[in-house]
Amino acid sequence: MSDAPETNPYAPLKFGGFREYMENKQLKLKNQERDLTQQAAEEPKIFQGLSIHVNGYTNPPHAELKKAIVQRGGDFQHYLHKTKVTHIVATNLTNAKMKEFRNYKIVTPEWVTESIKANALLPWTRFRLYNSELSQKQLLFGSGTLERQKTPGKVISEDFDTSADFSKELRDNVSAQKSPGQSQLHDSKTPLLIAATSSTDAPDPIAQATLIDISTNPTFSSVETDLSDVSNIKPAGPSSLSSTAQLLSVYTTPLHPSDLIYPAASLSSAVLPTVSYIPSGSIVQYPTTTDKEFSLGHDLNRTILASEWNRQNSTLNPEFLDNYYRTSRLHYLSTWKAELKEITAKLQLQQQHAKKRKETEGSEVRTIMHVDFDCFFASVGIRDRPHLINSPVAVSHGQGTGAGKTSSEIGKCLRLGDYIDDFPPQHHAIMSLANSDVGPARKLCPDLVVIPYEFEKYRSVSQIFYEVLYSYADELQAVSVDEALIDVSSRITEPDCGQEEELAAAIRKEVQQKTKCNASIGIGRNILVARMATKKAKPNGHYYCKPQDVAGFLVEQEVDDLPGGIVKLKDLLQVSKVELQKDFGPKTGLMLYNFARGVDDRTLAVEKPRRSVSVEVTKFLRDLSAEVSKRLCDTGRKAKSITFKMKIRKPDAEEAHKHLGHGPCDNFSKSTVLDAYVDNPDSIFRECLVMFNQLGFDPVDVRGMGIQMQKLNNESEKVRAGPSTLISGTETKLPVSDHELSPRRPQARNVVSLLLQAEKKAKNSDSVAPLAAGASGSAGGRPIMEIDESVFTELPSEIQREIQQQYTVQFLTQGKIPSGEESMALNYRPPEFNEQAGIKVNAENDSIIRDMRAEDPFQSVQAMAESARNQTVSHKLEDTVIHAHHKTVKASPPTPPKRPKRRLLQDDDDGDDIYAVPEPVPRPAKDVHLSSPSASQSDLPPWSQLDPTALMAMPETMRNKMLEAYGAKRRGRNEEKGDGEREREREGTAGVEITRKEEQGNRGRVVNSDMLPSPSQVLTSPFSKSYRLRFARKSGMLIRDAVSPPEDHQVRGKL
DNA sequence: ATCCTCCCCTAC
DNA sequence: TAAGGTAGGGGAGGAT
Repeated sequence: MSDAPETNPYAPLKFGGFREYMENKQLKLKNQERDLTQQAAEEPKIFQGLSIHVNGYTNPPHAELKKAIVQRGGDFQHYLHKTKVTHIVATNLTNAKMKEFRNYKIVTPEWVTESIKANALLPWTRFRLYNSELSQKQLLFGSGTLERQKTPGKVISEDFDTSADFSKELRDNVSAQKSPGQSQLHDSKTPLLIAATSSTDAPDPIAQATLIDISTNPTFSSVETDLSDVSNIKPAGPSSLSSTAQLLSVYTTPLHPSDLIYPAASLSSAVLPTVSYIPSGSIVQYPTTTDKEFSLGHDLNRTILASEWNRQNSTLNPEFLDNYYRTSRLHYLSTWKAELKEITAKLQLQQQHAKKRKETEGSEVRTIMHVDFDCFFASVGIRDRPHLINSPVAVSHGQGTGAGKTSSEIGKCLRLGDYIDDFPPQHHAIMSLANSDVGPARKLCPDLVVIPYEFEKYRSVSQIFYEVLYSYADELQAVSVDEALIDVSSRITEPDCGQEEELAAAIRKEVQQKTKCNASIGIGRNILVARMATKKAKPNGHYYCKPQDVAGFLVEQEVDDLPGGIVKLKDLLQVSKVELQKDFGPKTGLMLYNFARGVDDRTLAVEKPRRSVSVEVTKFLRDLSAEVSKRLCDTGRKAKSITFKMKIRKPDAEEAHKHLGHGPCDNFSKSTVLDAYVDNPDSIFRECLVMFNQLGFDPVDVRGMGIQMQKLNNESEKVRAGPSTLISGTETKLPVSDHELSPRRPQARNVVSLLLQAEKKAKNSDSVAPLAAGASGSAGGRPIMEIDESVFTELPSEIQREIQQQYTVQFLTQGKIPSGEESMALNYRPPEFNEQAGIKVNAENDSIIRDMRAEDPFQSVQAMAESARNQTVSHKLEDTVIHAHHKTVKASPPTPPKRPKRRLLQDDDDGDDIYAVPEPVPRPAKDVHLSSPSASQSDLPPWSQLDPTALMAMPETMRNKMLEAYGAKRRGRNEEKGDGEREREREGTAGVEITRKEEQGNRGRVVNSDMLPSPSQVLTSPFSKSYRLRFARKSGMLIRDAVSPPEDHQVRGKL
């Protein structure tokens, strides 16, 4: 681990020396390997003599396999040296690769992990990846190997090392260490520095030293539970099922392993199932293999699913969400922050005695420190890679050393991680590339070293960091995993005489000693100043901005990013408070006014109880429901407000070929207030499904969905129940726990009915009955699909057949009430449901729509969407309608002068708060047919655009329908022509709504009142971009850019 | 006035 | 293969 290996491959390279670069890279890699080997001299050399190449994404990750292999004598080949390589380790291989590697010994990672466990080289044939189609099936479905898809190999996982079980360790230490006043770190040996490259060291320090009692921390409980999965190092076995998977299994008919959709047969030719998530009660059926002419749906699905990657990353894979989150840095950021806040809240509670803030505090001089690691992720990475100490480092997914990847490929798919912009000045070149692709960054900076995220390490370091801070702080406010605000007023007895700096130095030193990472500290009399000072303190320094310096310091702060010019803060001083408040709103205006003067009387946040729990992924409803539910349960709360959000591809957005990118999107959301607290996924899912349908977008355009739960139930209850509840997080994790709501309800399927009964009795009790009674039929194991015969017969025969395979089809006549779960899931709605109010609405619907259209375009859009959706009721196949919704929405008339009046929508509603579903509105089917969109959005996206995951999120009928439509489009067939009015409308107004929003994404955004900066940002970064934009615009201070009309509505109208 | 709902927007 | 997640503040506008 010396930082000067003999060959000096670490010396910076000149531009263009690609070959040299590659050679050096190889050298570096070999050096790393040597290091690894030395660290593990005692490991049995079971892979001696083998030359192993790891291809593609694996679990455990590439890096860990490498470490394991190298440490055990294996030769690790980063590139596929056709002559050298003896074994290829892979979890998935595309067809092409399968062919290409045909002559190698292709094994799953279990070969490595199991061999390690066995301490002997196991025969590779036992771990053959895809033997033949037959054996593949066995492999996939056979005992034990099914679990291969899960998280085997955790044995050697560094990132998820079992000892990283933060919460458990903490809890174990809780009782022993209650005094928060003292750092308890000393007894831990903090072996972080050197040892960290060995696979199991990192978490140690944390384990030993904690003064934080998290025993009552729900988040931790959940974490613990999650990790416990991971810590189950058995590579296979039911117990390794992820909690998410378990959750899901409740709602997804638990599939028999043999039903699991990992497409059995060969990658290319298997006929793949069309369904991923099956409404409960239904059964997965494979289309008959003999059928040569696939339906369009199958056709498309098959194509999509032919990609191994797609399969892995769709809901087909029960572990999808887990995997996703496991590697999402943003998710970690959120999670950590929540954890830290919870902890802080606890501490704040229990410390009232121990370290009380001076009661006189109000009048006293405060000293606030803002402590922030320098490029945290990178620092941690470098810490354990001392040879990189002088290299530019980017943190990113994928090692950047990717097997066989050219740098351009890397550039396409990898992004620089966080914090690169904190990198030392000599690497400013890359700074500008922060958050851009690695490829370009590499070009600019050939010696750029890309290291992977190491989330567990960050967490460990953060833990220590917080402990140190806490030992100094009167109060602490968690900002993020690598950043915190501390109030150290009580330690400053003589202000402005150097104590502040001394203290900061001491803190930084201790942080550095214990974490081996540098932190910088900004000091000020208030939060604002402290935060601003931090910038100046970096890197690896501290800076106290004394009161007398504040003015001068702030005044010169630059505000960049302003289109057309640079504005300094002093400009802000010229604007009156009244003006600011007029332009920005009372609070924000005042804040800006004060901030510009360095005035900030905020105290460190007393952590308030969490007010919401949400999930947002660029995918799926059902998973999301389960996930929020889980989190809700984990935090021991229920909620009665659900907001459902959708990201919809902008009409003219190009296809995001970044596979999971969502490209330019418009956001839509809708919320529903329930009458009772809810936490079970089923309820959540249903509510969201309703909203999903109400929003009525074309599934093809869906790029993301999110669910947020608000109006959480009582905190105090939870706090009181504290320890026990939280410790037993595992129990509360159980997805179905609305019991208080309706304790008698045993079946998930009845949730809705019971909810209705429980909640609606006062209002619409009559309407409840039919629904409640509508116990879904499932005949012979298959759910009943009630469908209008004419609709059914119009379907392509393939789809008909598929439906028949999956459902017991019952034909309906118009107006007949569909019932049961399938109906619900598909948002069918029995007319009776809203009988009274509904009828009225139905009758008036058209005129209402017209009226609203006149008033408020957006509203009318929604109303139209509603009406379109309601067609479902008459046509029993809501999928048909989805497209129409889409059209309708797109057809929104010119920018609304006001925000959408959602209330009105609800008023139009039957007043049914539970579902907030508008009345069924009979409309002729033709209105809602899939008319091909015009110009900008006309054609359905290329296949690649279809996000298979979003696709899978659809109820299968919807999906099929969509696929059908899609196929139809592809064939160049044309729309069924929409009715003239609608068409006209759409064209006349197309994109207005979108335009409005587009502005936000573009530079014109300033003018939109929606762009009003969220004052929340002021709290932390008062002069961030939108503020600046907005401010500049409003106060006429835009320097270069000519300012458009100051009036919001004017501007908006213009837009 | 003061609340609430529905967004939007931000930081990390 | 990548991993654009989330909690919270507040403006706008309506309800009370």
